[in-house]
Amino acid sequence: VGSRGRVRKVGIVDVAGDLGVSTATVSRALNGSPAVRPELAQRIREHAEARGYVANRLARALSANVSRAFVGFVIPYVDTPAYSAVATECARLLSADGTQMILTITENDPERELQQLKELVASRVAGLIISPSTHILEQSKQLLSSLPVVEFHRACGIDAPGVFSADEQAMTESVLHLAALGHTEIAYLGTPEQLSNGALRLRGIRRGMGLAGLDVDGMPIRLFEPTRRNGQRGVTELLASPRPPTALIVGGGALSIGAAQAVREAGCRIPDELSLVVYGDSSWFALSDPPLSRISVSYEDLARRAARLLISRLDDRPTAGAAGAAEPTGPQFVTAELHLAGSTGPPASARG
Amino acid sequence: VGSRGRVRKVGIVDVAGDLGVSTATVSRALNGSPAVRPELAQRIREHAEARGYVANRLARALSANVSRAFVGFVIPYVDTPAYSAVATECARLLSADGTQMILTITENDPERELQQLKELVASRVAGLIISPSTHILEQSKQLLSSLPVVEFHRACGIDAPGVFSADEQAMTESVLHLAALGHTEIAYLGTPEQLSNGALRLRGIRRGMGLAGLDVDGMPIRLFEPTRRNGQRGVTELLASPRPPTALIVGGGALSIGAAQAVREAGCRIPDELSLVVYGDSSWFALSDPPLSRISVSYEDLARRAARLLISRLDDRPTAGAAGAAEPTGPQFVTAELHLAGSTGPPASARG
DNA sequence: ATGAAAGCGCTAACAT
DNA sequence: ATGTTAGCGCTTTCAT
Repeated sequence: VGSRGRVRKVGIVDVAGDLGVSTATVSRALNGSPAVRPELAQRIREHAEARGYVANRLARALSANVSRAFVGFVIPYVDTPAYSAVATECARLLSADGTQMILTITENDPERELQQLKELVASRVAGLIISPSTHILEQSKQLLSSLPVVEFHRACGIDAPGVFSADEQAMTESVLHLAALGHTEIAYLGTPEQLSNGALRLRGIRRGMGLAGLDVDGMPIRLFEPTRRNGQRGVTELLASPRPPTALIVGGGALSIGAAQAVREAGCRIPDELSLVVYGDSSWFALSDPPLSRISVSYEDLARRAARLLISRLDDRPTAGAAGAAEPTGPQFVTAELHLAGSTGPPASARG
Repeated sequence: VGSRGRVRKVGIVDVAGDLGVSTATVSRALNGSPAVRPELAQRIREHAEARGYVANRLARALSANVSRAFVGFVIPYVDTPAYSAVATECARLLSADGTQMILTITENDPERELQQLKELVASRVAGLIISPSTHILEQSKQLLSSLPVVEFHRACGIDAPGVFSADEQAMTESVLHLAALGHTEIAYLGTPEQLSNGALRLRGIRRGMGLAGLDVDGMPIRLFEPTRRNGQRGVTELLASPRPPTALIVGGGALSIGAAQAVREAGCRIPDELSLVVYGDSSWFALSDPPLSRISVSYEDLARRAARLLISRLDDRPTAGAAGAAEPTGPQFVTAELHLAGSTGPPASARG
């Protein structure tokens, strides 16, 4: 605590020199090797601390040609709870593991994604947590097969474990809920089928329509990339149709925000003129007037699983070969729950 | 595009060997050194590409003992627009610069912050973009003085450039707006004065009260750490007071969400019983019923400035000494604007 | 239990 | 214009 400034450049050789031991011994002591006399190890650690020595992670990672110094975190967006909440929790867990997280945002652009993946392997990341872009390139997939990967939210058909939300059931439930209220004109606004979660949600919707004995093929459906603008657009289109729906289910967080906004702007009364079920964890869904019935997911739980999955995969492969599929860990699902609030009610026709 | 799998391990020596040139030549060619015959350079680049060579950034950074391979991005939270929006934009700009961003979340814990800063310098980050924790440790400040740093949102009194929102004026304006409507009982719920932006906002409030000729010292004030829970708590406390305010200004994004929620839960009618001004960019402020008058900031602009500031600082110091204060770049401010909506109106007394 | 020395993959003098 | 050769700071055999 005495001297000030000058924080750098104390290397392992300095510490070794000061104590008259070899760099190997210092390295061993600092890494807790049992091969070094405990008393000496102690002395070394104290001196290193005193001199403010901090090991160069780059050199360490370069030397130990495999290290968990870094992992890549690759996502399309970060400014939505579905991603920022996961990022938070992963950062926490990985940091506790002594691993740093390189954040990379693709904005759902396959080219950027590929470029970023290349640079991540160039940084010798130990592994990757990724939510792939919609139209991921073949080359990107190949890269992904060369290291430990965990997917979340979206799957891209590679041989990797993943964590997803169990949206299908929640979607089915939502349809049945609306049908039970008397709705027959139910519309769905969701994300494209190319997105694995888009496909899953749509399947849930269709199943629900079938179970409710409603016209699966005739239902109004709009599938767009998940942006707020598209949420607005979807609602605008649906409301403008000759026979507008009496109920709308939105499958996607960003879409939901835009959709809710558009419904409000259209002056459409909820739930009298339109019953609405949104998707996601936005705090304001509950604050809206009326509060919105919504499907919510525990992103913390999802993140925790993803991080643990990756960490365990890193542990598993001591020096294993490249693409080996060790244990066929199937996809994990966290529950998605339908929370009823004031935005769903019987259709106007059923009230008279 | 032909062969598959096996993406690793082609090093610069392989490329050099294949072409019968030295590693130095390959290195030069790949780094665009003018010293290499253009035709050869071209051939080298093509072959490297063909063999799927990707330079090891770790080795590169280690060798060129100063590199901009990585920068640290240190923030208290990421699941709020004030940070996620900035993260997005910084990631974009830094990535375009060929720099990877190591994301680190302090959760406003000074110890974690210090730990993370240590590990960041251990990774030889070229610089840091940071929003310091409330009670940053002295040791952390010292670390920060050893490399290029740009602060944002919060300043911690180190000698570094920073980008902040010009909250003071917006706060003053808000008070004057309410005063003009006839309010005299104006309360403020904000973040602690230890936070530089907390202090700034409070100053704006006080100045506004003074300009409006209202009782500065007597006004109800609650200063809490920025969390939603505290937002609720603040509102609960203020509404429970013997003489509850007729208007409330909230200075903080997370506080605002909690506050809005609490006001609604208290069954308090807006703006009849309480005029409300919130802070931040949450999409739902506009969607609330009534839409909330709010102070909003362009985080993209702020992020852009922060990233550019850091990049330019990295360019500046070719091999400069440690803590040198090159040019005294003062703090930059992005404008914060008061947007009026339906949540502010004359007090009940001025109507009845 | 400890030291000497050989790398890890690259860049940068210093030759030629 | 290109090749040779030291390192960068650490880990890790291989000796002792």
